[in-house]
This record gives sequence, structure tokens and C-alpha cells, in this order.
Amino acid sequence: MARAATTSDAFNAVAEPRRRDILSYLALQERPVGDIVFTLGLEQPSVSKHLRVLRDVGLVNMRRDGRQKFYRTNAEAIRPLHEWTGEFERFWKHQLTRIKERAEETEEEKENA
Amino acid sequence: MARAATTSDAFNAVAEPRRRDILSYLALQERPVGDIVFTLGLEQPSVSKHLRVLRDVGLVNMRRDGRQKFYRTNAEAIRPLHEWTGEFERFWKHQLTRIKERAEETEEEKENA
DNA sequence: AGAATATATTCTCATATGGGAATATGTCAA
DNA sequence: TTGACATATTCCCATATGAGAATATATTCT
Repeated sequence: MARAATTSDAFNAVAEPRRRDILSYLALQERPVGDIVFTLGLEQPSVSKHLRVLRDVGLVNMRRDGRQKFYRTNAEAIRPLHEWTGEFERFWKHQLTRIKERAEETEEEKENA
Repeated sequence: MARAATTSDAFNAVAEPRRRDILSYLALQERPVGDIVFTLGLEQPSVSKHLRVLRDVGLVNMRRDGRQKFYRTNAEAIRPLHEWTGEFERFWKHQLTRIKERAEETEEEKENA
């Protein structure tokens, strides 16, 4: 088996830096593809391909208006990632405490030396 | 260019479901490789390879003790992902409000019909 | 030294990628 | 209908993947 498809879930889709840029850009308000191309300075086909991936995993919604298509980030789909990473919050808080403790121990050793 | 390496950053490393499983397992306390193999039911070489990726991006730390190697999740390295996804929190909260509003509008339409 | 244990690396392979270039599709206007 | 505009898809290619199998490395014990 090769690497999981980028379209297999939000984790894979979001691994691409440009897709993260697009999601950030489309979070505040919907935008037509051309705006994304212009603002992020990417090639149009590239943007279309990224949007396709994002749509497939539900990270963006699309609305057609004439010949334009307006995309917008579906923040709700990012929530699971936030929750998964949030599981580790208590650990990094503990780790900081431990690092601090270790630093204080080192200070004591210095004093004893 | 192909897809970015899994070792290029935490986002890419974490896209693999097994690596997420490993990170969760190693968050609470350090464990030797054999424990991961046994608990998660993966092949030993597979676990070693995943650990290699996780180490390369700083998501786990390693300590050797005799012939065993103890790995442990470095939660701090997950923090950037939590923070990036956290940027969208205000949007999904707004979205929920909007969905609620839309539902209420629909109720009104029903009443008017 | 030699054997057993714990972990890591190498190899092959099917598969997917993202970029670039070219082209296709869909929509509006004249 | 023809042309212009907006977006999407297809093709090619270099590159990386994860699994499996085999093998290598490192460490301890006898």
C-alpha cells in the first residue's frame, strides 16, 4: 500500500501547505477561484486541484454564481483535528512543568558545586 | 514535484493514522518498541519506520536502556497543529450560529405557509 | 566467541502525488 | 453562433510512500 490519498480525510488534505493557505484565506468569507489565484499567487489549475481535494473531504463548500464559483472554508470539518491535537494539551502543559523543575534542579546542582 | 515528505513537518507526519495511534499511546508514558508492536498489533519493522518519521520531525523523544529503546511523545511538537486548527474555532462557532438562524428562518417559513 | 533479544534498515512494488502544460467544460455577452 | 471569460480536467513525470520480507545492527547473557 502507498501513502493514503490526500482525499482520504482532513488530516491528509491539510498536510499540504498550500491547502492550509487556501483554507485560511477562505475562512473569513467566500471567494471566487480567481481571487485565490491572485492573492496566493498560485497557478489556476493548481488552485482548482487543491479545491477539489478540499471539497472531497468537506473542508470547503462551493456555490456557483454565473461563471464564477465561490468557495468557502467549512470550519466545522477542521474541528476534529483541533480536538485530536487538543488531547495532548495536558501533556505539553505537564512537560513545561517538568522542564521548569529540571531547570531548578540544575540551579541547585550549581549551588552545591 | 511530488507530495511533500512525511518527514517535512508535523502536519505531514501526523497524516498517517498509525502514527497518530502511536502518538496517543506514547503520550502518557514512554514505552519500548515491543510494547507498541504488541499493543497496536503492528509489524515491528513498520513501527520502527513510523517511529523514525516521528523522531525526524521531533514528535517523539527516545531514550536507550540496554537493548531497549523507550519512546515518548513530545506533546510540545503537536502544539502548532492545535494552534493552527484553533484559528478556525471562531468560524465554526459562527457557522453553528448561522445554521441555527437558518433553522429558525425555516421554522418561520413553515408558520407563514 | 556465540546465541538470544530488541530494534533498525534495505529492498521491491503498487500507488498516489503536485507541478506544468495543454485542453476541456461551462457560462455569459454580442 | 461565436467569442471571451472562469474554472476544471487530463496527461506526463519525478518523487515519495507504506507494507512485506529479508537482513542488519546493537546489546546482553552464557
